[in-house]
Amino acid sequence: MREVRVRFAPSPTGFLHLGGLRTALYDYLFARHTGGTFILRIEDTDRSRIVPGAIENLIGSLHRLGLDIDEGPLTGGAYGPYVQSERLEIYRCEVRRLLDSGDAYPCFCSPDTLAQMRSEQLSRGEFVKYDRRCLHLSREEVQARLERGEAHVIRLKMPDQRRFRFDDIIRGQVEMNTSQSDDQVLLKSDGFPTYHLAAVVDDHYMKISHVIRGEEWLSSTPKHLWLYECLGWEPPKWVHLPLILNPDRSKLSKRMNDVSVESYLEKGYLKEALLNFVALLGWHGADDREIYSLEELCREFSLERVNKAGAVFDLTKLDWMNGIYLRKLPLDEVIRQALPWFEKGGISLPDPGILRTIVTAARERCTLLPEIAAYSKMFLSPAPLTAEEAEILASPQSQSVLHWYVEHLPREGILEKAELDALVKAGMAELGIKGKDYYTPLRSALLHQPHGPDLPTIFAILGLPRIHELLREALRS
RNA sequence: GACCCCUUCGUCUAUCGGUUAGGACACAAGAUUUUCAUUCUUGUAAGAGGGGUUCGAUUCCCCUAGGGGUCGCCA
Repeated sequence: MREVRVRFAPSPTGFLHLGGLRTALYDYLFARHTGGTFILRIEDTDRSRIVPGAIENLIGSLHRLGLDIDEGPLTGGAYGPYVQSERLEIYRCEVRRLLDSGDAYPCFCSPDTLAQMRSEQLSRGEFVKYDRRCLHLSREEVQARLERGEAHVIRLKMPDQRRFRFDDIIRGQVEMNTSQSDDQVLLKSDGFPTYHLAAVVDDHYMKISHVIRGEEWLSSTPKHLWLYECLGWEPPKWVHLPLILNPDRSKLSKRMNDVSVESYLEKGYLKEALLNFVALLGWHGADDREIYSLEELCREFSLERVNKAGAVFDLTKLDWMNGIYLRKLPLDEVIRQALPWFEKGGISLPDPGILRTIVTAARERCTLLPEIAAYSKMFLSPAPLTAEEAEILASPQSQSVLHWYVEHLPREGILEKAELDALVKAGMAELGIKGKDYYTPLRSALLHQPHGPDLPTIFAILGLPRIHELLREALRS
């Protein structure tokens, strides 16, 4: 097999979305698994849809997720440029060849003419395709109109009645006949190529070995195959990925889902979880494992194990997986990724040791990064007591527990866990109160809420002076 | 409408002719726990339908049905 070279080829029309991420990830994994090259190519041939800053954004997202690009617009490489709008000469040159061989022809039909033709075909219940009226123009007329500078496009002349057969690594052998194939526009009237021309030309010159793309491209593969044939090139291996679906099984769309990768990161999903989850949307290893690091995915990924059927994007499982990673990742890494949410929440950070203790407790109970910051709040700036909480604290039983602690708890210093345990037990025995009745008042006084971590953790976080402060407050109220 | 792709628990999936059809999420029940959570155990739940091929089909073939994709001077 020739050297593996794969490209992720988004158009700069917005943010990286989940479908794009999955394609990019499979490209990346396949390249890394085989020791091949991962290329980024920007397909900006539709000037009307270009979004300023989208290229930088796309690259930024891939970088944030750790999908390192081997060749691309910013990275460079031996087969550049990697932005299609900078390759116009190359496309025009190939179009010249197609024109010369008679495999392509100029078409002077205006968009209005075409629209009218389509609606007529539609109303007659016919198959909608270009009727080739410009193919039959005389050579002299074509020449004259060209010289007059008349607006035109270049169309690929598809063969009538021809069966295309190709192997797809995921789907096996696929057969299509071209009797329905339209004479695809290759070069638009503004001189820019369409996707079909640009992709084929670039894939050839960039020596792409495997075209990995979404299933929506499957039905235009015969056009691409024909183009390879006309140009005298050897086509790459085809890999059409199953679609990612909305809950109603239609193609994933922003109408029904949040599809932007950036927005998941902003919601506080960990990149590790996002990557792991997206990898499993259509691929599964040979065993029952579900949790994979990027390195492990690189090691185990194979295109042969990619599924054929589309996969519904299930947020519930992503949430579960994010929780797993919150607990699994090194503590410092979780803290690093959680830090921005402390800032956003206006929560001032305690000293690093305390922060570690807080996050250790928080990660057990949270799903998303911002929840960690929210959870920390009860230690750092507790909410005011609710009426309900106040009522619990006001009961004689609660008051006696709090009193006992004010009297028996050292004012400062650090309590060893064993000392604290002994103290807690002593209080329980002396007061004759245990279980919920004993712990709840303490938690309410110290955290202003009934739920939270165990007492030793709370004590370690708050420290004795602060605890005394809170206890006295609770006694007063 | 035409062409093409797809079809195992609600969801993501394993199975490459012989399994009590396995795992994960979710859900339910229970255990652990001072609370919340974590963790653990258990349970509910699937081969679209019909024909073949075969000693034997979830697995191979055909048909039907359902779902999806594509049919732009968008990618």
